[in-house]
Amino acid sequence: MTSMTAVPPHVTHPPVSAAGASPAVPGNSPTFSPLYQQIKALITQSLQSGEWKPGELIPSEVELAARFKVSQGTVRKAIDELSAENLVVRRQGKGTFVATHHEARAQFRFLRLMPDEGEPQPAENRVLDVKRLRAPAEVARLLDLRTGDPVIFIKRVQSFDGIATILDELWLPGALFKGLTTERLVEYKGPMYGLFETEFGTSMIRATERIRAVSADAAAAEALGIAAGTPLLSVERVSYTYGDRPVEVRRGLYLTARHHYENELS
Amino acid sequence: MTSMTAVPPHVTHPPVSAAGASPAVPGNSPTFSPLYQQIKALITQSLQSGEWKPGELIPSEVELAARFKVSQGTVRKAIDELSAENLVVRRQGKGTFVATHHEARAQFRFLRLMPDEGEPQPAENRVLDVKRLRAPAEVARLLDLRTGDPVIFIKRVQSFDGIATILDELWLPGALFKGLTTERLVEYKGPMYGLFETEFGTSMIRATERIRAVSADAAAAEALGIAAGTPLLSVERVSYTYGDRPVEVRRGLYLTARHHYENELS
DNA sequence: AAGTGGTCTAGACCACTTT
DNA sequence: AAGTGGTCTAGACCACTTC
Repeated sequence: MTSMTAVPPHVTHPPVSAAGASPAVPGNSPTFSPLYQQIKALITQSLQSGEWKPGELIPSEVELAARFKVSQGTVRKAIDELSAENLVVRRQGKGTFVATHHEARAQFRFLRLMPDEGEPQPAENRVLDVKRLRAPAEVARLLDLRTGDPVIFIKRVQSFDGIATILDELWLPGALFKGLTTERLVEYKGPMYGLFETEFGTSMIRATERIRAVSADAAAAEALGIAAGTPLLSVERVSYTYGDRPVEVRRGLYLTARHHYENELS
Repeated sequence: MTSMTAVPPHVTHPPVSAAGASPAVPGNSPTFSPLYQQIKALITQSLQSGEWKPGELIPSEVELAARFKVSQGTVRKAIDELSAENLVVRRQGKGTFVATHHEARAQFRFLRLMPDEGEPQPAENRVLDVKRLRAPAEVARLLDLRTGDPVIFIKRVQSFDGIATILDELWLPGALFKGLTTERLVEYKGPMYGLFETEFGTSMIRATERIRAVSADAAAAEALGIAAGTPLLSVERVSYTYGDRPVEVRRGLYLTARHHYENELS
């Protein structure tokens, strides 16, 4: 985002001032970015500001082209990238929609634990604990907060086919999830990220995970109903919303007796 | 790939027979595929056949457009997808190159184990065993062979900073890796996939991994110099070459005391 | 200066969905 | 029939690399 604001730097047909406000020398132009990237940033801003909410239809390519005074092809390329990053979903003949976690399709985007046999089953959740506390140093660092800032802590067990399989501990920035209560969490059906999205206006866009093998300690063994010492997958996740702002730290312990973590490399 | 062979189904300006050989009804046209997908398939064939080898420059977009009698934009879209799938690498001003495993850039594409502290280090390899044997049922199934078909078995340990960290077992189809000897494997510097690529003409394109937590048995403990029962990451990989043909089964045991498996979700 | 990929435009038609 | 995204074309200029 450099030159462009109202009048974008048109190039060919309309022989407007072209490169416009940039400081003459093209080779040295600092932080030049192509038009479609600027359009992409503008659309992302509208997503972030809530102008178009998850699940809603965004304006058509023709409309956006008119609004930004660029060609449809340029808008198209911007939306192509947003679609590749799963921020929006295109549907031929219908339009482009803001991505949402309220879909069967989106359920397994962030949960890579698959059953060794048979189809993925919906998880049964049991919330063990919800409390407010002050961020430990490590959590604060990951969430870009200060040590001691208020955070919400959640502990829960997820079961598949009645077998306790995942023990999760979550930390959320207190400022973003003010009204979050145990009741709300327990009564809510569907994926937790759906609740975060509709109740708190926070959309999880991407995440990074660090995976290790660990031994179940006494507490984990009890929560999952297994022997202490059983090998477990430790999955540390940091989730990000628009603008790469971290908004969730999660540590999961996965029992991989009947399940495995599945990953595609390419 | 349906209608098109010599004369592609041009659409606009040259008012040739358009949809051509397809069976009249457009809505029902069986397995229609867009032009750029057909071009992409043709380019992939040339990659697979070895017309352009890993690391080499492929013809320019203009040349390919002329060869296939389509516009440059159509070739561009085909190459865009091949680039997104890491089959080729574009370099502005230079051209488009066939992807190769002989690059620093490509080293960590298939190895997601990262040090907890500091920068990724190159691995030191120690080959423990190389032998020819008959494919066990499970390996045969994964490699799309028959049980008992000849396979090559490799066992090795990888160390980082002098610390044994990965115990690998590999199975390769014997038919594809005929001349593979212990000596060749030991003396070869650089990534194994580089050797497979240049010596045996087999390029690894993508892979799937299944990850579990396990306890080190006596053999693994000895090979890695750790206590039996230590939790290890079990990583089962199946690698594929062009046309989604499986060409490697690998089972790695990762020590995650000072390293972690890193994954991006989006 | 010439060649390559990268961006941008304008306009056409196709496939799909809804009215 | 009208609107949406999807494909295809043709031509222009830009940024980068090499000669």
